[in-house]
Amino acid sequence: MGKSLTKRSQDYSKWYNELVVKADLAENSSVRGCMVIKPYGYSIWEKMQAELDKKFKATGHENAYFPLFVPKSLFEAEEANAEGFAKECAVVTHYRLQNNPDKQGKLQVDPHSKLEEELIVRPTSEAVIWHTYKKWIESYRDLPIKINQWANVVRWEMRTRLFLRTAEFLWQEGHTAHATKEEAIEETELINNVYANFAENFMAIPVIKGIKSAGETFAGAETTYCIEALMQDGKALQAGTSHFLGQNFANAFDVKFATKDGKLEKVWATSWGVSTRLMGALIMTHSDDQGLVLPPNLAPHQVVIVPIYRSDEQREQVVKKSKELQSKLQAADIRVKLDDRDTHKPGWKFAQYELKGVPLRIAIGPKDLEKGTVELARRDTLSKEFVNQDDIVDIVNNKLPEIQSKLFNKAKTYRDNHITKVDDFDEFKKVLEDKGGFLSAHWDGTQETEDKIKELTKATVRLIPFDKHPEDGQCVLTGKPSKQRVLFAKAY
RNA sequence: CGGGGCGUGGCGUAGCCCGGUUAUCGCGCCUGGUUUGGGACCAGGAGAUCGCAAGUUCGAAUCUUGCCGCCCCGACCA
Repeated sequence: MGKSLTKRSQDYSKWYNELVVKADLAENSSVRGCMVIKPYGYSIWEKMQAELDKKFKATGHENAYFPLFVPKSLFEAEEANAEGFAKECAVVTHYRLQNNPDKQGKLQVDPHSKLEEELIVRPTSEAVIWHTYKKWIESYRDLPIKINQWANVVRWEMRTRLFLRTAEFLWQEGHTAHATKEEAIEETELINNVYANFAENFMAIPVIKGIKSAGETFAGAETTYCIEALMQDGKALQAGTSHFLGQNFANAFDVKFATKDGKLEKVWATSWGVSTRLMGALIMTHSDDQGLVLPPNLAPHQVVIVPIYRSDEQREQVVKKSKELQSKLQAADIRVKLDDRDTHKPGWKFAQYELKGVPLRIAIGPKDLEKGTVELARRDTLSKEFVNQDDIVDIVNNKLPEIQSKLFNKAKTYRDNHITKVDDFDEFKKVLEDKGGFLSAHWDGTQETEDKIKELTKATVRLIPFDKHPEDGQCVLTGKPSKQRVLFAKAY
């Protein structure tokens, strides 16, 4: 990760515009705070979907789909949840347009088409889903329900940021119903682990698991489990959340079930989600000044073949060989693209695929045909070597996992080097300012202290990690007793 | 919603303060030729209601007012 990038990334939107837009991933649409996901970007999302879907199904979940519109009366049923989202809702109030009598060819809202009850464009689907679950749940035999949906949601944020906080985003949201508290907590933890596993092993993004402070807990949840990642500029990013909802939604929507011994009990719930924000995390974790760097597991194309030639005759031979190599690699389940377009030169293609982050590039020209070699270049290290054509499948098969783990290790080293233990508030401020990253510090556990620290430093409690051994200490701000260190950081 | 900045071919921009022929330059695009192992070169060409609307003026990209949009900072948030 180049120095210039890190410096520049203080202005992150610029980083995005340069890298992401240039990298052909997405561009701002004219819709406020929304993004167009271009085909290349979408194919990355599809890879993520496929992998997550596999993991969800392997843990007993099914996909379903619920409506986009939430009648206001349903939306407001769970008060904490409704209040938490109230300030960022798009609301449908009318259902028809008409010609504007004052302006030829222009339309206006038909005032007679006002809806009796407003519809909220879902910012999340708990309300609709729990309204539905009530009808599905009568007995313990109906439980558990473990459903996931792939959907778009709308949150009318005051300020948007490409990928990290768009007004509309794509995500998956899981909603489960359980007979016991233990089972629901188990589910919440299971998903938290699924997310961590996915981020680390598939996206090569190291994350820390933990739970949120009360102030950062999801509106309507008892406990929010999260995975938290660190970006190259030293700011933290919430990468996925899994909520234990307790019986809050069962209360709000009156969802009860008959137990084996004939009693009536309220259902326990969870919800969890990850979004296209993860693509932002991907970019901000691995990219460098040449553009995107994609982990092989995720890359739409793991290998690109660029033929090099002068004459038509050479072209024919080189492309023929390229196609042979392509077939061989495809037969070994490697995602490979052959770019034999005659409309762009090799140098242009090299730069282009670096921008797109393709992990491996094979260049093959007349000299290689003579020697039986190809030039193999790595995106992560930008190094090149000549290898034997006959060995190409084995070599690629070795390199891809090597690149995958190298990317993860590089990011993890960076992350680990940016977790700093601090016990003094002046030091807290200094480290936050000079170095950034996570600050491991004692906290007295109160909302007031968290707010105060945020006010003074802009850092918040990112999470209370699981893997910390309890350790007695004193709150970094108030000096009050504390049982455990928590991680603070400036966050997106 | 407050504070600051900005809207000019597909992209990035000059011109605006101090109004005056045909709106500048680079990238990209098209045609022809030479090229092709790291973003080619030469020649020619196409492409802009200067964010929208109203006003001032003989004349507006330039001045005035209103509106819209974008970016940054803050409050809010995944």
